[in-house]
Amino acid sequence: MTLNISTTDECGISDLTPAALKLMADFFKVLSEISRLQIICSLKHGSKNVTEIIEATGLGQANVSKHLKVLTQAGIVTRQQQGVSAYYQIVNPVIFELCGLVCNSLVIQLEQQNQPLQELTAIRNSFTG
Amino acid sequence: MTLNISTTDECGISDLTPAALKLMADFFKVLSEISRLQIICSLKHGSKNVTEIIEATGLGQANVSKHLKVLTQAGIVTRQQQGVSAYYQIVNPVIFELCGLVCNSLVIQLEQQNQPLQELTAIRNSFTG
DNA sequence: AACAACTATTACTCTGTGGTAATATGGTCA
DNA sequence: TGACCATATTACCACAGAGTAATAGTTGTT
Repeated sequence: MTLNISTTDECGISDLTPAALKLMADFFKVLSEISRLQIICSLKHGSKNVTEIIEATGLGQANVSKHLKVLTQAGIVTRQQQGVSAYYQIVNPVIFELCGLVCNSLVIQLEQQNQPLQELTAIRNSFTG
Repeated sequence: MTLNISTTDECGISDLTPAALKLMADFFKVLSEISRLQIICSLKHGSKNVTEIIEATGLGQANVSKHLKVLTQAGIVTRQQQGVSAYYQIVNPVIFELCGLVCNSLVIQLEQQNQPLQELTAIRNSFTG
């Protein structure tokens, strides 16, 4: 996928209200927990019900349920009831591009520090293919 | 700027160690605070010293100093001493692409909910031009 | 209806961290 | 050296949120 993003900018920080910045910060906050990233990754290949997510991540049931509520309220996943199960799926795959972008930055950053990065290269590949 | 990011994926969540996920989560955590986003925005057009950042953001001195330490340790900004002042600048402008990407997602999301988004459109413009 | 399976909620503890006042450090100039 | 400015650090409080056990609610089955 190709993204066209310019870096030119006519507006200043003074144009940005605290409310608008809070929306951005809150979004990043949702992605700032390992458990939620695990859940997001587990939904990379399609929807899963809660039990499947629990198995894929190894997290506790109540914990997963709480994180799924956060992800749902953030508009990152949607919930669909099917019989006795609740299936969750990623709303906008752009979330994976985001993670890939971050992984790229981290890989470059660690390369410049001559640090081992096998793990991070693996995670980047898992996001960006 | 053009980014080429594929969404194909051969790896699974099982390939991602907790340590690798923690790197990602920690990076997002740095961006999950309004104050730090304010500081990042204030450095959009070039380097600033601490006093200038304080004026631009309206934050307290000790607070700014603490956030700058976090941003520096995260590799997002660098510090350069000039006389009695310390000048900070963004290391990798890709951070603004990241913010722009998030803003786009949030704008689309709010549009689908028919919510007012003037503020967010403004913030998006400030990141993506 | 009674039971079983799945998911959500509640109540609680504990850790992490943002903001701030006070203080320390370091560079500059008279 | 001493005074002054800019920045960093420390100690503290307050609050948010992650994890968990227990419980409640909901759907399907016999």
